[in-house]
Amino acid sequence: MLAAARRLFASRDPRAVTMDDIAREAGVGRGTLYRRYPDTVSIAVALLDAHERELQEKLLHGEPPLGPGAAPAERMAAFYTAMVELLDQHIDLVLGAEVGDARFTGGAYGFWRVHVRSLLVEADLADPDALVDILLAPLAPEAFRFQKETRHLGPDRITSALHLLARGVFR
Amino acid sequence: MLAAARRLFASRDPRAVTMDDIAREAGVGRGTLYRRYPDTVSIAVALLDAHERELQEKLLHGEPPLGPGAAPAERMAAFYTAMVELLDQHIDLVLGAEVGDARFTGGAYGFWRVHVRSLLVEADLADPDALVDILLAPLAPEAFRFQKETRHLGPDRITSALHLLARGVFR
DNA sequence: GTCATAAGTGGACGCACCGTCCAGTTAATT
DNA sequence: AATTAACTGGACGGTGCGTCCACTTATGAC
Repeated sequence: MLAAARRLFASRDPRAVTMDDIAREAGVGRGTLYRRYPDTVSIAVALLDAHERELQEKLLHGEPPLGPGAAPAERMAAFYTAMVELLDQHIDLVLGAEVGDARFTGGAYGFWRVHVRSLLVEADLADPDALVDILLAPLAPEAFRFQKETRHLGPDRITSALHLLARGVFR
Repeated sequence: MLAAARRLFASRDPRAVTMDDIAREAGVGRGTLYRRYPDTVSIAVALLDAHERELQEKLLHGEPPLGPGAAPAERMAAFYTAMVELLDQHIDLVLGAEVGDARFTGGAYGFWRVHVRSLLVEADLADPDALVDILLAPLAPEAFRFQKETRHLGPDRITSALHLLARGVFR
């Protein structure tokens, strides 16, 4: 069922994938699908979960500069690099998982938020609570998709620009 | 009809307002509504248009620091201030107008993009094409709404944080 | 091995919204 | 007054949603 969903998310606009589509592709009835997942968002989240946990683990206990030990500015830049990589590899799943408000209500955003906020606090910057969501905004999947698909920017250029941002904010 | 739509956008989640709702509230049939507007997005855009044009005019021919004459960093900060004000006053309309991809395909985003890009060029910063969308990302209505409604941040704090961003990027 | 109970399955159902279409009405023109 | 044009509002078919339930399959007791 998850494999069927992954195929569909990859093969067309993830936001247009319906529960019927997934059920049909998986060869099961709608009721069976609904028994396990309440909507397409939670299916995309389930598919994305492993990758997000992996990054979260590296942020908490990995090597610097992603993990603890490096200066906040370095860690922020490394975080941007890792997030762009994750977005680039799984943009279809992230688009499926973070449609509309789901981006903010899902657990992953909370994790990124706590992490970046702690970096801001460590760097002793003014009003981390206001800055944190601003620094995370460029990682919104819709924004990334626009840069990638419409503006034809590669992950490297996006990452470089984000590094400029990180360097600018973290004096 | 526009008045009815404005009432509805203001009174509930703008993304949940349907064409039937607006037609009923306006006291006309669905067909009549569709004759003038193809979807709810274009209705929200029509309501927002006047306010956006006003700001665009100020950017092009107004007094500095919003208009021409001030340093790019100053103009960027002023632009952030004005955009936060616009978002704060009309968040319901912007949410209705920029749902999903509409944010990027609508004409307004293109205008903001050209403006900010020209400031980046004037300041001689690296890769304006990559930076511009990153600097505009925090102005996405979903992000602003999250900061305002969920994080309970006032426009002043958001503006200050954005100024920090502008100052950081524009050396 | 048989039977009762539980867990699981898949499609049918009613609902909401979409976008189109058209018969009827109203206004404009000569 | 008559002809034409423009407008109106609801009916229609289509799609996706989420629930519900008759049926099948697995589990465990005797």
